[in-house]
Amino acid sequence: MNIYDVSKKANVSIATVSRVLNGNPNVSDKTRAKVLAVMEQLGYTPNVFARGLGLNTMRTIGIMCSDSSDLYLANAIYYLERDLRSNGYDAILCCTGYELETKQKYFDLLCSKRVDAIILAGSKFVEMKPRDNTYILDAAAKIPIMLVNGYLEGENIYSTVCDDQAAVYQAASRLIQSGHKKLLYVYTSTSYSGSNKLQGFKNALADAGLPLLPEYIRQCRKDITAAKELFFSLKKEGLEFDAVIASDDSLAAGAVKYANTAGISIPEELSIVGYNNSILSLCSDPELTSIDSKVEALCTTTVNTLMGVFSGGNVPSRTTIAADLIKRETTNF
Amino acid sequence: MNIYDVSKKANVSIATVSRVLNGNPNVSDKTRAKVLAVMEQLGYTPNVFARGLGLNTMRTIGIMCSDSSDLYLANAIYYLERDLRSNGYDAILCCTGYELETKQKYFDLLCSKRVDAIILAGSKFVEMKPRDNTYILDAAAKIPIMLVNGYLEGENIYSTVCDDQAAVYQAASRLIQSGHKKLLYVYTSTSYSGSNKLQGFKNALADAGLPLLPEYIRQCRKDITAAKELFFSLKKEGLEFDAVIASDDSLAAGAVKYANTAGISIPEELSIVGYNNSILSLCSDPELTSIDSKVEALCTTTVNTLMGVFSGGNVPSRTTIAADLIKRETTNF
DNA sequence: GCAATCAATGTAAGTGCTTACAATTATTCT
DNA sequence: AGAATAATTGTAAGCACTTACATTGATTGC
Repeated sequence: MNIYDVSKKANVSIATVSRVLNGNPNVSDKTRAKVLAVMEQLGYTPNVFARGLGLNTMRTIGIMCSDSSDLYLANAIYYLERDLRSNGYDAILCCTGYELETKQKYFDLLCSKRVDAIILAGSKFVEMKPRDNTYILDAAAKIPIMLVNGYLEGENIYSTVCDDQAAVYQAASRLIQSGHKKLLYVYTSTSYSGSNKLQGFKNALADAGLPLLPEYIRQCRKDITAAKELFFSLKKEGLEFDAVIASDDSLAAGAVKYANTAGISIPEELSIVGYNNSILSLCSDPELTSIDSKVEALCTTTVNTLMGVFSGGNVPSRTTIAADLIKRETTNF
Repeated sequence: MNIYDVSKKANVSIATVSRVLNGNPNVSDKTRAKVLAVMEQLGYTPNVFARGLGLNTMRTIGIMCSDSSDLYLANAIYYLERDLRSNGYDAILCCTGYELETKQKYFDLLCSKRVDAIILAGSKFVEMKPRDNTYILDAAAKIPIMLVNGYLEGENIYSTVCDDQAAVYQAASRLIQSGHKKLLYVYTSTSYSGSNKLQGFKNALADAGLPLLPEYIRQCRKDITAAKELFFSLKKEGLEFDAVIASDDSLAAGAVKYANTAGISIPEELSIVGYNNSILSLCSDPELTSIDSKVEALCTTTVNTLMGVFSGGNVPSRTTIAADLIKRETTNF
């Protein structure tokens, strides 16, 4: 069953069938209707390979993420796929893990699959050393590269980022305004968004005239139990803190567990602000005040931008979206 | 840059180049090395479209799930993609939502994309009414259909399921053995695995000679807060229960929150068993005893089975994997 | 009424690969 | 050495589509 069968049955040439297939306007309404009817009758589906060969596109976008089971990324994937599909594109998923080498390998793989663009979901793709990003720049020479919550400068590279810095600044400022003096900042990684968040924290302290003490900035892996233990050990080493801002809800959830088992009341004795407004913020008890990083808006904007790129429009290479501070039970502002 | 460029530069025919590309053994080591060297030198990548046209396969598998941001499915997607990729296959993701019509539409779409198989992740794809599954059976006439944690009988349809019934049976029996008399079962949906879980619960009660009271079997949507409220309202209507078995961790997490705020001690006064061993079981305080439904094993088996189907092996149409009962703080057995 | 224009359709040459079959070269056997 | 056989390699015909260009037929202007 191919285009010849249709053309024969409809008494037209294959070119006409192809035109109908591609919505070419140079077909009379009568023949178009006839061809469509035959296609329907025969249950004809065009062969995507032959089509791809001719058009050199498969209407498929590669989505790369480090780990689709991460709460944040799982959401991003959902929204990206949804919005791509509503624009008539498929999504090939590629979970790369965290090794630079693997990322590069999968990048090549997606390129060789002739995807029409690659979306990098999450801030884990832009490396510190510029030369480690050359593989992205190289790919951008062929197809558009879209960063969701990451930023890289370059031709044919487009970023949509959340204003993490402003969000953390706001959260920290509010905590300071409501009387907190010893803010502890815990973070998981130093990616693009990670360093922005930290900068927001530092700026808030500076603007409020509070000292910036290195022991109040701590790293911890993204793990509730590990975070809980970290807080206990900080307590043990005598560090006093009346508020915690975490770069991820899992760390904030650890803080809640720490306070609950240590008999510290939330938010009276300890205020906690999480990040990402994930399911963990609702599972924690009390529920976490958390910064919503607007995944859906980020993804929708990314896809819209990409469609703009495809249609040759003049498109901003960077879009910033404001985060939302979701007030729940772990703060009293 | 195509196969002709390579053949010219290597002084061989395109057929030989193609043979090298496809690992055909009928090429002398010398020419193989020469061709590979030229490919490397030219940075040649075969065109997947042309390849697909000839081979009629793209080495791509469609993964369908209702919602990739669901904790369980996010994990499944991760493992499926990983294992497919390690077998040289790409994964096209398709989040269908819960409408039957949408599922059918996306099914057709994936088929028309000429994927080599479709994996249905999660038990939401097999409908109650057999005629609503005909679209799956139709697709199975063309390509293998793999069900992860769902079961449907049919030619070219393969299922990998978790023994949910045995798992719930075991959990309920242990609770009964350790002195519980009033077990409450809460569930979210009546899918294939949903009804198996419930059956396990019923069997455990029956085998222990406990009465099966309908008010002890309740439905609730997959939402921590909704679950918490459900327990409060049950309490209010006077229902007494000393143990809760939930078909999902989110419901169990709701039970924990209920008990914490109602001042009911866990597990002394109330034991709780969750399902899926998700991040919620670690976020809850106390941590949830939960049934691990072995997503990774399920996914790996599914992919292995699929590879078996591709290689024409004789493959079981149904594989069952045992669940694990992970003991944590919400039970004392 | 006839040339000029335009719309609709058809022809045929790609697109880059696979593979059956033919041709060539190398190896073995007598 | 020469025939028979085996191992390589090449030729050419698909695969199912797109599209530039050619052709046909209809419409318009004068």
